[in-house]
Amino acid sequence: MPISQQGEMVVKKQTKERMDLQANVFKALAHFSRIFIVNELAKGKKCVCELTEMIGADKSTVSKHLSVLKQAGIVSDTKDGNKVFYSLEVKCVLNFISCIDGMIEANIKKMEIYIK
Amino acid sequence: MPISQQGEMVVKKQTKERMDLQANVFKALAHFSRIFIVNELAKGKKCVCELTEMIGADKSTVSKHLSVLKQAGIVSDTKDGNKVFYSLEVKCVLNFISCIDGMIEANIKKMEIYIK
DNA sequence: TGGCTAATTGGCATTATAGCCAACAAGTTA
DNA sequence: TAACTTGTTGGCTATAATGCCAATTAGCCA
Repeated sequence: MPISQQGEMVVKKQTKERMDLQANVFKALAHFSRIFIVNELAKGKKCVCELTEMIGADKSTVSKHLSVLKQAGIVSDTKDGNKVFYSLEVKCVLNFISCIDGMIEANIKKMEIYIK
Repeated sequence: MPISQQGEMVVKKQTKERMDLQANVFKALAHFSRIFIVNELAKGKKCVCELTEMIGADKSTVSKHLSVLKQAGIVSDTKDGNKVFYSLEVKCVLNFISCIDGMIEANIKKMEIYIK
């Protein structure tokens, strides 16, 4: 995409395509509701109705969030009766969340010191 | 935790605020250029001009990408002469990228089988 | 069958993001 | 000093994401 008139991009096309796919995974997780869903599914599979009640948004909204996560390959779904259950597929998301949570915690402490 | 009449969220305010901060970190990484930058900074600190040449976008664009990463706490910057050097602060990003890259690889292989 | 629950999809308005250029600030060099 | 390099910020347009409602599909049960 970023090919300017002056200087053409030095990044290989293959590299860019792969990083675009990686960016899509980050994008899929870049929302409160979807991080919440990942945390809930880490405890076990849940249907859309359960997640909808917890999040408190319209069920169409939650369904779309789940669709984003599924598209990215982070969750999978199975039908059971008239319910659809979602499961967490990529567990390493949890490791990363706990890592950045540690960073956030450290930054908050740093802020507190700065205020004092 | 009970649900209120107009479908108010059942998630604790504290939980939501923390997950919003986590989402901001994901959002900061949800772009090709910023993932590229993280990969480059993993090799060592680089100035804006170097990254700009590699990416091939306007320097203002790259500067803004770096600003997003800095705001999220993923990189830091130091001035040296009239150059500004950026460094990677949160190394666990690299672990997560390699994890999702494995997932992408697996999905590509799955696709190939599906086509056959 | 009809009525109910569960979930998805389309449409639409609102908001956020991306990237360019222009302007500016700060450091360097002649 | 002026000219140049480096980087940031503001303004602008184009594109993407969000979340609601409405309509639809699918399964369940009386």
